[in-house]
Amino acid sequence: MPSSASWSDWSPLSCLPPLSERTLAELLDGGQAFRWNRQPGGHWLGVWADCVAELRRDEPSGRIEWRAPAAHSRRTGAALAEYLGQTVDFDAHLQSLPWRSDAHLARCLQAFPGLRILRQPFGETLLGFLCSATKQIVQIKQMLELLAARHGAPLAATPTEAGAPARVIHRLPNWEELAAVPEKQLRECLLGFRARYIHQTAQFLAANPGWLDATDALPYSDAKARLCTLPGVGEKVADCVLLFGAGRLEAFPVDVWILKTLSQRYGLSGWKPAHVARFGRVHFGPAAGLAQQYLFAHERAMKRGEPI
DNA sequence: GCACAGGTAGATT
DNA sequence: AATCTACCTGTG
Repeated sequence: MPSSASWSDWSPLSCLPPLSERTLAELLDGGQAFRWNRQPGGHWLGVWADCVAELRRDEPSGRIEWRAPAAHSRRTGAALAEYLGQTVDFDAHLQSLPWRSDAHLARCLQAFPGLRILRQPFGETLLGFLCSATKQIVQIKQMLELLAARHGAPLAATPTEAGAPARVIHRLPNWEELAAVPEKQLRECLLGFRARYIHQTAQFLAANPGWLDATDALPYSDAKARLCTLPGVGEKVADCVLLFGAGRLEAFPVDVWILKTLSQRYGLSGWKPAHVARFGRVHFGPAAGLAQQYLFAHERAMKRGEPI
Protein backbone atom coordinates (compact mmCIF):
# COMPACT_ATOMS: atom_id res chain seq x y z
CA MET A 1 0.00 0.00 0.00
CA PRO A 2 1.43 3.40 -1.00
CA SER A 3 2.42 5.52 1.97
CA SER A 4 0.31 8.50 0.85
CA ALA A 5 -2.83 6.37 0.40
CA SER A 6 -5.02 8.91 2.16
CA TRP A 7 -4.32 11.50 -0.53
CA SER A 8 -5.63 11.33 -4.09
CA ASP A 9 -3.28 10.78 -7.03
CA TRP A 10 -1.87 13.78 -8.88
CA SER A 11 -4.21 15.18 -11.55
CA PRO A 12 -3.67 17.86 -14.18
CA LEU A 13 -5.04 21.25 -13.16
CA SER A 14 -6.96 22.71 -16.07
CA CYS A 15 -7.63 26.17 -14.62
CA LEU A 16 -4.01 27.36 -14.80
CA PRO A 17 -1.77 27.78 -17.86
CA PRO A 18 1.70 26.23 -17.75
CA LEU A 19 3.80 28.34 -15.36
CA SER A 20 7.47 28.87 -14.70
CA GLU A 21 8.77 27.91 -11.28
CA ARG A 22 9.19 31.59 -10.55
CA THR A 23 5.63 32.55 -11.48
CA LEU A 24 4.20 29.67 -9.47
CA ALA A 25 6.22 30.69 -6.42
CA GLU A 26 5.14 34.30 -6.84
CA LEU A 27 1.48 33.30 -7.24
CA LEU A 28 1.38 31.15 -4.11
CA ASP A 29 4.02 32.75 -1.92
CA GLY A 30 4.41 36.29 -3.20
CA GLY A 31 2.37 38.08 -0.57
CA GLN A 32 -1.18 37.49 -1.80
CA ALA A 33 -1.67 34.41 0.37
CA PHE A 34 0.24 33.33 3.44
CA ARG A 35 -0.53 29.65 3.80
CA TRP A 36 1.37 28.00 0.96
CA ASN A 37 4.63 26.28 1.82
CA ARG A 38 7.13 24.43 -0.30
CA GLN A 39 7.42 20.85 0.88
CA PRO A 40 10.58 18.73 1.09
CA GLY A 41 9.61 17.05 -2.21
CA GLY A 42 9.52 20.45 -3.93
CA HIS A 43 5.76 20.80 -4.36
CA TRP A 44 3.52 23.37 -2.64
CA LEU A 45 1.12 22.62 0.21
CA GLY A 46 -1.65 25.16 0.72
CA VAL A 47 -4.56 25.69 3.11
CA TRP A 48 -7.57 27.97 2.66
CA ALA A 49 -11.07 27.83 4.19
CA ASP A 50 -11.56 24.15 5.02
CA CYS A 51 -9.48 23.02 2.04
CA VAL A 52 -6.01 21.53 1.77
CA ALA A 53 -4.23 20.87 -1.52
CA GLU A 54 -0.83 20.33 -3.00
CA LEU A 55 0.38 21.69 -6.33
CA ARG A 56 3.41 20.72 -8.37
CA ARG A 57 4.91 21.61 -11.73
CA ASP A 58 5.53 19.04 -14.39
CA GLU A 59 9.06 19.48 -15.75
CA PRO A 60 9.70 20.70 -18.40
CA SER A 61 6.16 21.45 -19.61
CA GLY A 62 5.37 23.67 -16.62
CA ARG A 63 1.87 22.21 -16.46
CA ILE A 64 0.46 22.29 -12.95
CA GLU A 65 -0.88 19.20 -11.20
CA TRP A 66 -2.79 18.94 -7.94
CA ARG A 67 -3.84 16.48 -5.29
CA ALA A 68 -5.80 16.63 -2.04
CA PRO A 69 -6.80 14.41 0.86
CA ALA A 70 -8.89 11.68 -0.75
CA ALA A 71 -11.83 12.26 1.57
CA HIS A 72 -12.18 15.89 0.36
CA SER A 73 -10.76 15.61 -3.09
CA ARG A 74 -13.99 16.22 -4.99
CA ARG A 75 -15.00 19.47 -3.30
CA THR A 76 -11.36 20.60 -3.11
CA GLY A 77 -11.00 20.38 -6.87
CA ALA A 78 -13.89 22.78 -7.42
CA ALA A 79 -12.78 25.08 -4.60
CA LEU A 80 -9.23 25.16 -5.95
CA ALA A 81 -10.41 26.30 -9.37
CA GLU A 82 -12.38 29.12 -7.77
CA TYR A 83 -9.45 30.02 -5.50
CA LEU A 84 -7.11 30.20 -8.48
CA GLY A 85 -9.45 32.50 -10.37
CA GLN A 86 -10.77 30.10 -12.99
CA THR A 87 -13.81 32.27 -13.67
CA VAL A 88 -11.77 35.42 -14.29
CA ASP A 89 -10.60 36.30 -17.80
CA PHE A 90 -7.11 37.47 -16.91
CA ASP A 91 -6.06 37.65 -20.57
CA ALA A 92 -8.75 40.25 -21.19
CA HIS A 93 -7.74 42.20 -18.09
CA LEU A 94 -4.09 42.08 -19.14
CA GLN A 95 -5.03 43.43 -22.54
CA SER A 96 -6.68 46.38 -20.80
CA LEU A 97 -3.40 47.39 -19.13
CA PRO A 98 -1.27 50.13 -20.72
CA TRP A 99 1.75 47.92 -21.47
CA ARG A 100 1.87 49.12 -25.07
CA SER A 101 2.85 52.58 -23.90
CA ASP A 102 4.46 51.64 -20.57
CA ALA A 103 7.77 49.87 -21.11
CA HIS A 104 8.34 49.14 -17.45
CA LEU A 105 4.96 47.47 -17.07
CA ALA A 106 5.65 45.48 -20.23
CA ARG A 107 8.89 44.23 -18.68
CA CYS A 108 7.10 43.21 -15.47
CA LEU A 109 4.41 41.31 -17.39
CA GLN A 110 7.10 39.52 -19.36
CA ALA A 111 9.02 38.56 -16.21
CA PHE A 112 6.10 36.69 -14.63
CA PRO A 113 3.99 35.29 -17.46
CA GLY A 114 0.76 33.77 -16.14
CA LEU A 115 0.83 35.55 -12.78
CA ARG A 116 -2.74 36.28 -11.64
CA ILE A 117 -4.78 37.39 -8.67
CA LEU A 118 -6.05 34.77 -6.24
CA ARG A 119 -9.65 34.69 -5.06
CA GLN A 120 -9.27 33.86 -1.39
CA PRO A 121 -11.97 33.60 1.28
CA PHE A 122 -12.91 37.14 2.24
CA GLY A 123 -12.75 36.73 6.02
CA GLU A 124 -9.38 35.05 6.17
CA THR A 125 -7.87 37.51 3.72
CA LEU A 126 -8.86 40.19 6.21
CA LEU A 127 -7.17 38.26 9.00
CA GLY A 128 -3.99 37.82 6.97
CA PHE A 129 -3.65 41.49 6.13
CA LEU A 130 -4.50 42.59 9.66
CA CYS A 131 -1.30 40.73 10.54
CA SER A 132 0.70 42.37 7.78
CA ALA A 133 1.53 45.82 9.16
CA THR A 134 5.32 46.33 9.00
CA LYS A 135 5.98 42.62 8.84
CA GLN A 136 7.78 40.53 6.26
CA ILE A 137 5.92 37.77 4.48
CA VAL A 138 7.82 35.06 6.38
CA GLN A 139 6.70 36.52 9.66
CA ILE A 140 3.08 37.00 8.61
CA LYS A 141 3.09 33.32 7.63
CA GLN A 142 4.47 32.40 11.03
CA MET A 143 1.74 34.34 12.86
CA LEU A 144 -1.00 32.71 10.82
CA GLU A 145 0.56 29.29 11.28
CA LEU A 146 0.43 29.76 15.04
CA LEU A 147 -3.14 31.08 14.93
CA ALA A 148 -4.17 28.02 12.92
CA ALA A 149 -2.27 25.54 15.07
CA ARG A 150 -3.61 26.92 18.36
CA HIS A 151 -7.07 28.16 17.47
CA GLY A 152 -8.10 26.51 14.20
CA ALA A 153 -9.79 23.15 13.65
CA PRO A 154 -7.72 20.23 12.32
CA LEU A 155 -8.44 19.46 8.68
CA ALA A 156 -6.17 16.66 7.48
CA ALA A 157 -2.69 15.19 7.72
CA THR A 158 0.18 15.78 5.33
CA PRO A 159 0.88 12.91 2.95
CA THR A 160 3.44 10.58 4.49
CA GLU A 161 6.43 10.64 2.18
CA ALA A 162 9.37 8.37 2.82
CA GLY A 163 11.07 9.35 6.05
CA ALA A 164 8.94 12.40 6.83
CA PRO A 165 6.39 12.01 9.62
CA ALA A 166 2.87 13.22 8.85
CA ARG A 167 1.82 16.53 10.37
CA VAL A 168 -1.70 17.65 11.19
CA ILE A 169 -2.90 20.61 9.13
CA HIS A 170 -5.22 23.11 10.78
CA ARG A 171 -7.52 25.65 9.18
CA LEU A 172 -7.43 29.27 10.30
CA PRO A 173 -9.87 30.18 13.06
CA ASN A 174 -12.91 32.02 11.70
CA TRP A 175 -13.95 35.37 13.19
CA GLU A 176 -16.44 33.81 15.55
CA GLU A 177 -13.72 31.55 16.92
CA LEU A 178 -11.28 34.46 17.14
CA ALA A 179 -13.78 36.46 19.17
CA ALA A 180 -13.51 33.82 21.89
CA VAL A 181 -9.71 34.14 22.15
CA PRO A 182 -8.40 36.57 24.78
CA GLU A 183 -6.06 39.24 23.45
CA LYS A 184 -3.27 37.86 25.60
CA GLN A 185 -3.42 34.53 23.79
CA LEU A 186 -3.39 36.35 20.45
CA ARG A 187 -0.22 38.13 21.51
CA GLU A 188 1.31 34.73 22.19
CA CYS A 189 0.93 34.06 18.47
CA LEU A 190 3.62 36.72 17.79
CA LEU A 191 1.03 39.29 16.70
CA GLY A 192 2.43 42.17 18.75
CA PHE A 193 0.31 45.33 18.52
CA ARG A 194 -1.74 43.66 15.78
CA ALA A 195 -3.32 41.47 18.47
CA ARG A 196 -5.48 44.35 19.66
CA TYR A 197 -6.71 45.09 16.12
CA ILE A 198 -7.59 41.45 15.57
CA HIS A 199 -9.26 41.16 18.94
CA GLN A 200 -11.37 44.28 18.44
CA THR A 201 -12.26 43.37 14.88
CA ALA A 202 -13.29 39.91 16.06
CA GLN A 203 -15.53 41.40 18.76
CA PHE A 204 -17.19 43.65 16.24
CA LEU A 205 -17.72 40.94 13.63
CA ALA A 206 -19.05 38.51 16.21
CA ALA A 207 -21.55 41.14 17.31
CA ASN A 208 -22.53 41.89 13.72
CA PRO A 209 -23.17 38.61 11.91
CA GLY A 210 -23.45 39.00 8.14
CA TRP A 211 -21.45 42.24 8.16
CA LEU A 212 -18.56 40.77 6.16
CA ASP A 213 -20.80 39.15 3.56
CA ALA A 214 -22.75 42.39 3.19
CA THR A 215 -19.45 44.24 2.71
CA ASP A 216 -18.31 41.72 0.12
CA ALA A 217 -21.49 42.39 -1.84
CA LEU A 218 -21.02 46.18 -2.04
CA PRO A 219 -19.45 48.08 -4.95
CA TYR A 220 -15.71 48.60 -4.58
CA SER A 221 -15.55 52.04 -3.03
CA ASP A 222 -18.41 51.39 -0.60
CA ALA A 223 -16.88 48.09 0.45
CA LYS A 224 -13.54 49.79 0.96
CA ALA A 225 -15.02 52.58 3.08
CA ARG A 226 -16.81 50.00 5.21
CA LEU A 227 -13.68 47.90 5.71
CA CYS A 228 -11.77 51.02 6.76
CA THR A 229 -14.10 51.39 9.75
CA LEU A 230 -12.63 48.21 11.26
CA PRO A 231 -9.83 48.68 13.81
CA GLY A 232 -6.46 48.10 12.16
CA VAL A 233 -7.84 48.41 8.63
CA GLY A 234 -6.63 51.40 6.64
CA GLU A 235 -6.58 52.02 2.90
CA LYS A 236 -3.77 49.62 2.15
CA VAL A 237 -5.19 46.68 4.06
CA ALA A 238 -8.71 47.31 2.73
CA ASP A 239 -7.39 47.30 -0.84
CA CYS A 240 -5.48 44.07 -0.25
CA VAL A 241 -8.58 42.39 1.16
CA LEU A 242 -10.71 43.52 -1.78
CA LEU A 243 -8.08 42.59 -4.36
CA PHE A 244 -6.97 39.21 -3.02
CA GLY A 245 -10.15 38.23 -1.19
CA ALA A 246 -12.94 39.60 -3.35
CA GLY A 247 -11.65 39.77 -6.91
CA ARG A 248 -11.86 43.59 -7.11
CA LEU A 249 -9.12 44.14 -9.66
CA GLU A 250 -9.57 47.90 -9.50
CA ALA A 251 -8.21 47.94 -5.93
CA PHE A 252 -4.66 49.34 -5.99
CA PRO A 253 -2.91 48.74 -2.66
CA VAL A 254 -0.04 51.16 -2.10
CA ASP A 255 2.64 49.76 0.18
CA VAL A 256 6.28 50.67 0.59
CA TRP A 257 7.26 48.58 -2.45
CA ILE A 258 4.77 50.21 -4.79
CA LEU A 259 5.65 53.60 -3.36
CA LYS A 260 9.29 52.91 -4.13
CA THR A 261 8.78 51.50 -7.62
CA LEU A 262 6.41 54.27 -8.73
CA SER A 263 8.67 56.84 -7.16
CA GLN A 264 11.73 55.59 -9.01
CA ARG A 265 10.35 54.28 -12.28
CA TYR A 266 7.41 56.60 -12.86
CA GLY A 267 9.02 59.80 -11.64
CA LEU A 268 6.74 60.18 -8.62
CA SER A 269 9.42 60.83 -6.02
CA GLY A 270 8.06 62.62 -3.00
CA TRP A 271 4.44 61.64 -3.73
CA LYS A 272 2.32 60.55 -0.79
CA PRO A 273 0.59 57.14 -0.75
CA ALA A 274 -2.85 58.62 -1.45
CA HIS A 275 -1.55 60.47 -4.49
CA VAL A 276 0.30 57.43 -5.76
CA ALA A 277 -2.92 55.43 -5.36
CA ARG A 278 -4.80 57.97 -7.47
CA PHE A 279 -2.06 57.89 -10.10
CA GLY A 280 -2.22 54.08 -10.15
CA ARG A 281 -5.96 53.93 -10.68
CA VAL A 282 -5.79 56.49 -13.48
CA HIS A 283 -2.69 55.18 -15.22
CA PHE A 284 -3.41 51.44 -14.99
CA GLY A 285 -7.20 51.57 -15.22
CA PRO A 286 -9.87 49.07 -14.14
CA ALA A 287 -7.36 46.23 -13.60
CA ALA A 288 -4.87 48.41 -11.69
CA GLY A 289 -4.60 45.77 -8.96
CA LEU A 290 -3.41 43.20 -11.48
CA ALA A 291 -0.72 45.61 -12.68
CA GLN A 292 0.21 46.27 -9.08
CA GLN A 293 0.92 42.57 -8.51
CA TYR A 294 3.31 42.43 -11.48
CA LEU A 295 5.10 45.59 -10.36
CA PHE A 296 5.34 44.23 -6.84
CA ALA A 297 6.71 40.87 -8.01
CA HIS A 298 9.25 42.55 -10.26
CA GLU A 299 10.48 44.95 -7.58
CA ARG A 300 10.98 42.16 -5.08
CA ALA A 301 12.81 40.02 -7.64
CA MET A 302 15.14 42.94 -8.32
CA LYS A 303 15.81 43.27 -4.61
CA ARG A 304 16.68 39.56 -4.44
CA GLY A 305 19.11 40.19 -7.27
CA GLU A 306 17.32 37.90 -9.73
CA PRO A 307 18.03 38.41 -13.42
CA ILE A 308 14.92 39.69 -15.20
C1' DG B 1 23.26 46.12 19.71
C1' DC B 2 20.09 48.21 16.32
C1' DA B 3 17.55 49.20 12.13
C1' DC B 4 13.90 47.44 9.73
C1' DA B 5 9.66 45.05 8.33
C1' DG B 6 3.47 44.69 2.11
C1' DG B 7 0.56 50.14 8.29
C1' DT B 8 -2.78 52.34 11.31
C1' DA B 9 -4.56 55.57 14.65
C1' DG B 10 -4.32 59.47 17.40
C1' DA B 11 -2.03 63.76 18.44
C1' DT B 12 0.03 67.88 16.79
C1' DT B 13 1.00 71.42 13.51
C1' DA C 1 -5.12 68.48 5.41
C1' DA C 2 -0.39 67.23 6.10
C1' DT C 3 3.18 65.46 9.16
C1' DC C 4 4.90 62.94 13.36
C1' DT C 5 4.95 59.03 16.45
C1' DA C 6 3.86 55.04 19.20
C1' DC C 7 2.73 50.48 18.66
C1' DC C 8 5.27 44.70 19.25
C1' DT C 9 8.82 41.66 18.13
C1' DG C 10 11.53 38.34 15.08
C1' DT C 11 15.24 38.68 11.76
C1' DG C 12 19.49 40.14 9.66
